[in-house]
Amino acid sequence: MHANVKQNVVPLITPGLKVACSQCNLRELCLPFGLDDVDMARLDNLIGGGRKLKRGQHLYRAGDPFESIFAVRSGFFKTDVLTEDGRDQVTGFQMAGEILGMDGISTELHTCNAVALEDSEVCLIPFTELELLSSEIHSLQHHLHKVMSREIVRDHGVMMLLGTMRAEERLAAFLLNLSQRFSARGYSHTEFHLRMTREEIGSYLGLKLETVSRAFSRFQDEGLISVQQKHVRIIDLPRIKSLLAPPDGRIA
Amino acid sequence: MHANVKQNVVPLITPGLKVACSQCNLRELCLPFGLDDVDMARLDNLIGGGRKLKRGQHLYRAGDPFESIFAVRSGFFKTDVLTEDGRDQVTGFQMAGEILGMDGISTELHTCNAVALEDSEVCLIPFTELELLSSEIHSLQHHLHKVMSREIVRDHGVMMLLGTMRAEERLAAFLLNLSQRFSARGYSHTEFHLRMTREEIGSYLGLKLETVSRAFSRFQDEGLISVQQKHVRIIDLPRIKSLLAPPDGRIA
DNA sequence: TTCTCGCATTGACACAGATCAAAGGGGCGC
DNA sequence: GCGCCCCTTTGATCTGTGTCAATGCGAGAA
Repeated sequence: MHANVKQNVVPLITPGLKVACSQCNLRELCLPFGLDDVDMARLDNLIGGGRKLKRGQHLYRAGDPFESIFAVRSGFFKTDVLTEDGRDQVTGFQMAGEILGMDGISTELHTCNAVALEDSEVCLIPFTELELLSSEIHSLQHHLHKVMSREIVRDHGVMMLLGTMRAEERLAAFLLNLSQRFSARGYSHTEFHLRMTREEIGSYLGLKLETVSRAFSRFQDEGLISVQQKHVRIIDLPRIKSLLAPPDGRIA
Repeated sequence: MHANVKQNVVPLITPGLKVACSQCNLRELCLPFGLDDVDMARLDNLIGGGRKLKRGQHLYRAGDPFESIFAVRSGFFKTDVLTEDGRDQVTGFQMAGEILGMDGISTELHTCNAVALEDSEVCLIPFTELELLSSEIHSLQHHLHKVMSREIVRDHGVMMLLGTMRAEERLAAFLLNLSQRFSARGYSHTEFHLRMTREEIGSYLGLKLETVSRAFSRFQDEGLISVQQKHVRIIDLPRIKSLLAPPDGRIA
């Protein structure tokens, strides 16, 4: 919180950190997806470098001028929006291979905050240059559109969650989502470390932290998970999935 | 390319309906924004035609193959997602000049339903061809990205609404949003006809229809609006705006 | 190591909004 | 133009989650 940052606005770029897309084990999840070697080299060429962030550090803040999007190389982020009247809504959690910052394209200003929840590294992708290159490489252009579209679809899922689900359903959906994403990155899908606090989970799920905590405890009591602070182990995945069916079992 | 299968899911295109972008009074709101005459003619050229929909008709359904995005020429739409377990969430209401269908880019399938809430007309914009053209016209490419980004930002706003606001705040935000959008289209910002039911408003706002109805009544009792069925007149806009500040008046 | 502060857990109670129920009223199809 | 049915309104009650409060645990700092 009281980070003794020398410059807290200007991104500190670490050119030495740069890793070629072609050497990156995330390339199948990230922007280079589907590019051949030649085109990947061209993408490599425009990536401005990397940036390391300590836990708690902001990658960008609402109001910052938009210049780049970011690919998470390692670590874990949250994005949140806050209104002038003090409301705070976590809009997402991002892990390796996911893209951050697309909210800034529309107004040339970032509209949310992105904060590292653990020590993290990102790749900077200057957006103007990305547009230029994507007009030359059709598969890159199309993949960029898919990434943006996926973000829209993801947001619709969150709206569904916030609009229609009860507290335990929300938490179940959240855990299943994390499980699936960790799994896609080669980590265990039954055991993982939460990088965010109960309050941040609550903000994301539209619940108060106490409600989140109670739901965790209830899940543990029922033998669905074992949870100790931020460590979670999924015990009964099928039954967690079944929580997402409505209580009366009605079908569409 | 034209493996034309005739079944009832195929959009019925009405070529005669086509209106040139350059002649369209929505061009400043819509995709052609910022294009010069020559480029606008090229965009005109790819727009496949128009389609008319009757009230209640689907423009597309979840699962339909994605081929085009749509620009609303006239009328009013809702989009909604429904899960196999019967949940239904309205994700947005779209009016003239707004773009529909970008959810389908990521999987090549539409992920939500789009329904006309009154007799409406749309322009079909074949997406593959739009990508091709946008790689040649930089301002078109950039504007498309802005439109997609704006959708992401809008969704964040809805997440904020669903995650942090109380019923009357949600309705106030909804009315202000409609007011602003009608106003941007040259209609009165204080008097308009709601095209959707209380249930659809409720689904969008994460509330039950009775709660929406009660909130309307309360607003009327307090002299903020006058409402009779679907007709709404904004009486005290400043006080409606002030509802969006939190009750305790705390500041960030 | 020990201290400390932020984070998490748990309980008691309050309340906003959901649910259940009933009665018009108006728009749309015929 | 008429009639039906869906939409809307309003009331009474229930309940899930918020709020307030107190205690406890553990990670990180010195």
